[in-house]
Amino acid sequence: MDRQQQFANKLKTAGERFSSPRLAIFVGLGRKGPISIPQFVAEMQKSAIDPATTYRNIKLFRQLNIIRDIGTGGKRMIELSDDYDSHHHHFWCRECGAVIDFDNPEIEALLTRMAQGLEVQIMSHHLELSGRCAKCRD
Amino acid sequence: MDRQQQFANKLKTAGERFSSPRLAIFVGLGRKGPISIPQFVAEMQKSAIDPATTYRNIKLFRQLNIIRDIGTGGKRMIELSDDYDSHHHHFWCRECGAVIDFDNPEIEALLTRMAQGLEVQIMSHHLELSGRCAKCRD
DNA sequence: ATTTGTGCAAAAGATTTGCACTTGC
DNA sequence: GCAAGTGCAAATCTTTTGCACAAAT
Repeated sequence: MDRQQQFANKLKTAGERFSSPRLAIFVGLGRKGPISIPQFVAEMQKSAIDPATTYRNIKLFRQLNIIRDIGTGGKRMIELSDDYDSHHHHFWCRECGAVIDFDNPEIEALLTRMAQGLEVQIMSHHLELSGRCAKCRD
Repeated sequence: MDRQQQFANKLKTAGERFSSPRLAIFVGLGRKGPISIPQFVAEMQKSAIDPATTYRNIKLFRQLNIIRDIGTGGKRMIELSDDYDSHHHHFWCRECGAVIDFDNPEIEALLTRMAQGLEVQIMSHHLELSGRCAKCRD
């Protein structure tokens, strides 16, 4: 099932309406990777989507788990959740601010194993590394 | 070396001054665990510390790696960094919002091992889990 | 037809800045 | 004494809200 279809279904299932601003916001998120909220709001405004609408839908999408928040380096960012993008983690460079996506099967395996037999039920995980990227390392 | 001494040294080494608002902010952070910035600003204001001062020092402390930001559940929060508090990760309950600290030696071992031989230099890591806590799980 | 979503404008909240004064070194 | 930090007030930026209209089911 393609992403947009999946998105449309999610809204329907949740009893929410499908609208063209909502689609535009969803598509915009897919294009942008991690982006700060104000930046994204400005971006959407270029496509004639009102800030109020963007804010309202960011909140809705968060509830529906369509997006997730990441906190890379003191900056709050949003991106599509694992349901709409491949699962990954983030490395962030303290010098230049670059953000690098990564994934590692060993980590996934360990976390899956760890999740067994816990009192809490784990629904998602996100690992954030920081340091210096290859370039800034010297 | 006790925490406050370590804090004082850090400021000195960085060529920054030690002042009583700075100490109060540092101590306040230690008392509060993860807290949102506006909440913390309000908290400090009760101790007669101006919002501008609190904001300026949050920024400074972030640069000096005295605090770190965590993004628990779409809420930006701050807490003392590992240098001033024991290293730990976070689980956050999507239902009730509770935040639980945890640590796991296997994860640490894996990450340490993984950090060897990467092109990037890893300076810190933070794992954030979310799901449902024991109570909300039913 | 009814209910929900959107845009606009205004309000509220969070954060930053300029400047005179105080404090740390 | 000099440079850096603080408080206050104002400015700016971000986010939320009320309401009339438009769009979705």
